[in-house]
Amino acid sequence: MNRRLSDTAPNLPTLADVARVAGVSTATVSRCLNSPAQVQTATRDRVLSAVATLGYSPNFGARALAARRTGIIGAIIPTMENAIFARAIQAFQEELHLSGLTLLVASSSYSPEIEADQIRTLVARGADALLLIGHDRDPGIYDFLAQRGVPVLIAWAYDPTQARASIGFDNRRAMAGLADEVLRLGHRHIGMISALAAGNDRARDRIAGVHDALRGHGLDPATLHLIETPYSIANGAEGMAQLMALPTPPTAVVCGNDVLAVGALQMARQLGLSVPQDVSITGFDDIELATVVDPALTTVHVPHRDMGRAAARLLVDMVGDGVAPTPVCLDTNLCFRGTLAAPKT
Amino acid sequence: MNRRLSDTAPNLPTLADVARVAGVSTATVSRCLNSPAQVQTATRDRVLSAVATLGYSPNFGARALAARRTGIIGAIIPTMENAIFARAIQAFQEELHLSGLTLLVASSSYSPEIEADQIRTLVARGADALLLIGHDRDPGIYDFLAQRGVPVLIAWAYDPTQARASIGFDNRRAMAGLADEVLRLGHRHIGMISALAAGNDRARDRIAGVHDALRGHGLDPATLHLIETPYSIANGAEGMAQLMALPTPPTAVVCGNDVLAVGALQMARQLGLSVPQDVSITGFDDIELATVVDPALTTVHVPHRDMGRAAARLLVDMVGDGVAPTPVCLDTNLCFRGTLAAPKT
DNA sequence: CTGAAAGCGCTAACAC
DNA sequence: GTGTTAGCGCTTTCAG
Repeated sequence: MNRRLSDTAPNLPTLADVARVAGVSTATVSRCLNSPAQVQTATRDRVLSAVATLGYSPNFGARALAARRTGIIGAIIPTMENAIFARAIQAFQEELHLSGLTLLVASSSYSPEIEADQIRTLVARGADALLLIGHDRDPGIYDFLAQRGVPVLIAWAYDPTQARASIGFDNRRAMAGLADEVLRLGHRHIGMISALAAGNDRARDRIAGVHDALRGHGLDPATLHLIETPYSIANGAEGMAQLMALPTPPTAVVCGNDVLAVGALQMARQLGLSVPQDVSITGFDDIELATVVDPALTTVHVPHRDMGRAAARLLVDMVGDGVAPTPVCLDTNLCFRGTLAAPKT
Repeated sequence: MNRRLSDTAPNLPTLADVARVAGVSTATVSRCLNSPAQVQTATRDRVLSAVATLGYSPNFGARALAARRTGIIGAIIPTMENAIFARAIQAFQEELHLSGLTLLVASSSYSPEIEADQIRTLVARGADALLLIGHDRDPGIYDFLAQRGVPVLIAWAYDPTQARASIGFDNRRAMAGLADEVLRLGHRHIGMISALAAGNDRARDRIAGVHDALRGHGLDPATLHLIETPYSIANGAEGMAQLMALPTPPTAVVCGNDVLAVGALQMARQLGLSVPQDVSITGFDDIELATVVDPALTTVHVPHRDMGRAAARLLVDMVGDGVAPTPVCLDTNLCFRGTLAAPKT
């Protein structure tokens, strides 16, 4: 029993209608809406009451066409399905809202092709600027964006060698700091479960960080037993199973992120290993999950909310004055919780 | 050391440019882009190569203005910060993408005022249709949407008494089913930790479900010790602490969702209570969190992905033919895991 | 401070 | 199958 939603296209009031009712020109109505200060109070009141009585609200397409901007900021994140990005994006959106901008989010499922497609879609949907995660992508994409005059801000990565507006943290240094603690406790057989490194500079930097720490302790980075796997709890568990099946299993497993670490933790439990007595496990990100598991995860805290908020402010400036800010680097810090201890002797 | 992003506004090619280069009219170019089948292959190739050489892509505002639609579908969810909505929204977006539509998401932080504001924003941003969670909101909002001719689909709730397009599940029956199992095991002192019921029909329905089950077992619904609290792990823990401090603490705590249940679980552990020996705990939603905790949560599985996908298909039809579908009810099912057992005798 | 009017770039009748 | 053309509703000079 379906019914028509509307029998006729709704005939909404236009600027001209408001102008007629208020007895002014359309230009004046437009000004009342966009820069009220330029209009005399009396006139403005008349116009605003006309707006109210007619239930007028501006047509988006017309406004976008004439003003040559939409007030829409696009963001493409690898996935919406976990808290890592959700938190930052939520803060990003709240902050954009304060400046009257709207967020248009898409997710790439960690696929460069899908991401490229989404970028084109967002630009086609009128995004005034874009937030992207990490620097790593086909240069053609940056050319495209530059040609279309769409400002881009890169988040989640700090890399001063990339001459692009960015806000993030030093993935490599942060992970090196954590791995250093692991080594300092006496671990010598280290395993690592990382997200897929291809097209993911954050993952690569975190791996490089572990290598750095190994070198710092006079160990050969090649001894790191590295497993790369897609992003999910199940994959973390799978990776852990592989590591533990090694002839000499690692005494500590450093994970590229908390989700993989939680999977590893689950597998350890399933294998009858106690953490951290039998094996230590560390994460990265410090999402809610990290404190929900038992024992709670030792991990690297990333200021997601701050990054989201700051990203919004940078982007607002970029669309405003067309100026590219210098790269911003946020601090991370280590969270020592229950999953890391010295190896059994 | 800031630099200009662009020295001049980019002067992008227009339809007319493409038409000139290809030696056809703008109408033909438009057709090539929108309904290629209507154009002869030879002409089309010529046009498409002109598009490619010029690097043309359509102006969003102009298109929206002329076509009177944007291809943008808005969705407002209570929060992006947890998996409940993220999963469904991800599926929703993927499915919309197949129809060439783009998702514009906003979140209301469970606040009716923010939601109303977001609805206006999304409509102002040109959303062709809206996905909203639950029926419960100021009728003025529905009037506004009807006046603007914006179709709405309600998700997460099935309520045939509401004459609105919707897709969801029977929150009340599902929760009654779970509570019935709890009672069947012999529990007689039941506590409940629910999300705030004001403006949240899903929460109210779940409470009603517990009441139903109580009645079904000849018990007075008034004996249910109910705690309402905002949505977070910490709040779940807090609620649990309150329940356990009661003169006769409940032997089973039914939670309105998995997030609250995980908080309750955490608090139980902290209070030195073992679950389910000392107290049983149940959740609702079956998000990833539910299987990560130990013991894993007994909960109600909701087909989030299916709901998201199906919602997208319904909405595509609604914007396509302007027809309102009849309400759709999806099945939920109980997941018995480790947190529910008979009470100690 | 306000008005007139010229587009903005595209779509969709309609005509051929 | 393709071209002509009239808007779509707003913003923004430019005059006054």
